[in-house]
Amino acid sequence: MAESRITPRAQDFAAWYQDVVLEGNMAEPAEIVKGCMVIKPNGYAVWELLQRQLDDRFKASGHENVYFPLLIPESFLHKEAEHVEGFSPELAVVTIAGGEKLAEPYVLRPTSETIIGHFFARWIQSWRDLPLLLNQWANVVRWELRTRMFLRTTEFLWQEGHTAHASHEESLAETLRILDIYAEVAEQVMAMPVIKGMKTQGEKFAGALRSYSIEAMMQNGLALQAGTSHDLGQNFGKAFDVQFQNREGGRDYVWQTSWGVSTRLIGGLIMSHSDDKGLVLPPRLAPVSAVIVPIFRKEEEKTAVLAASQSLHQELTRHGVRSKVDEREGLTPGAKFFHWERRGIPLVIELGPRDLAAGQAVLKRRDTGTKQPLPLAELAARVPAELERMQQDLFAAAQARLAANTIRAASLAEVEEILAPVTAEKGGGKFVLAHIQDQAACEEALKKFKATIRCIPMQDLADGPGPCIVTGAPVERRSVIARAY
RNA sequence: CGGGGCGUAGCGCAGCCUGGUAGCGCACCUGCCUUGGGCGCAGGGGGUCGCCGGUUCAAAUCCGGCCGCCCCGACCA
Repeated sequence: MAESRITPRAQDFAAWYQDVVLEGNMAEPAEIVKGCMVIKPNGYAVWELLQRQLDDRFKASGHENVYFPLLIPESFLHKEAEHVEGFSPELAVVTIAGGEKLAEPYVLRPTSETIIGHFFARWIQSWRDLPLLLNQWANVVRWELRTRMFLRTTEFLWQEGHTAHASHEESLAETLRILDIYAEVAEQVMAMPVIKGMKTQGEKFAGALRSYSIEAMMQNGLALQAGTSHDLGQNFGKAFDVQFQNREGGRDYVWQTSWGVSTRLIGGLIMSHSDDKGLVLPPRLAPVSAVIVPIFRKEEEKTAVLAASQSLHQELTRHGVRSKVDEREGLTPGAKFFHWERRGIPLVIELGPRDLAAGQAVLKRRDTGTKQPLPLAELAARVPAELERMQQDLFAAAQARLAANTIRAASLAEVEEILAPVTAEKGGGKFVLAHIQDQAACEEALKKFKATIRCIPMQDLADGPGPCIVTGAPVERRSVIARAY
């Protein structure tokens, strides 16, 4: 169990991130499979908690889970022109199976709009079949040129929602309803503040009418697209001939949506809260939220302390706290503190002879490092509130950082001034709010400082209309411009 | 996919230039001792030197190819 040093953020943010992922027992590179990772127990446990939060909300809003094949006939991708153009470069294709060359190759799904479109066409006949609200938890494969654990890997886990509706009004409402769910989970569960917005035409999903996203700011100021929700219009309906008979007796193509969040969220979680000592997990996503470290010297102390630790553990369990006792032999308490610290455990409870004598235990918070002695009799009952406070504090801290690093700009020169001098790797990235048109030429103008329009916020974050910093044409509200992962 | 760096014990590295029986620290195992922020002492185990090929009496070391990881860029959740 070698635990090595963690590179400080200020020295090398990318190295820090990788150290935290590794030392936090979250994941490691698959090494023998290019661009892939092994998600380790701590990382997968976080994913399961996140999955559950999302899945409960999907179910509550009327969605049902399904599962479609991993393999998709290559021709399916070609049915929607923009879609194939967008995904072709990153497809992995199966050409040989069972020792025979396939008549038609299969692609490993990069996303499932096409194969789902095919089945929607079979399942949907009438307006009474709508809306059709489906979701699947799956793995997808995209042959990425550059990978980073959780943020971008060749294979990743996600959920993809696919819905079909009778009108554009309904599909748009669904798209935005999901965007709200994503934002709620990001902010309330992950403690990661996000900006909800519309993607530009240049940044939207290949094949969509409009894409919407939640954008988060990492500690180095880079933007992370944390979730997307697409209003597909009738594009896939037409490509896959998904028609239904409407109330008036006429035939119509369905209006579809698709939306997804992935294991990338875990990368965002890590880069939102962790520090130079390692991983920091918000309580709601911590697989274990309190670890009890027993401290003892003599045999009779050991017996008493372990007994007290176990009963505290049971008490915590009764109060709904995911806790455990670190009973490992041969490790000093100090070694255990460091161990759990780098794994991001929200609370460590120190319990030794001195505490027992005083009828207390010492509670230590992972984020602030503050220690607080609490009477044993009431400790377990107070832990949930302490966890909740930490959850809120993490969110507030992230929110403050987002606010402090969001700056308005009135011209391209000002955008450059804000973004150019500081390299994002050194932690100086910013969100720039500026009026800019949703046009290829405008996005092109941002390229030289490696920035993009992250989104056009759903709610005006500043001061209403103004002239485009590239063309001078009037623009309704400021967009978020930033460098992104 | 282009540029750069790296690949030697579980981890971090030295050795490579100048070919000649593979080393160090941590971790691990055993025993004793210790335990309120990474205990100590003693003994011990562990290696196809990323892979394939070439040169050579002899390759971790020289040459060629390939693979993987990291960083930067272009493409992307």
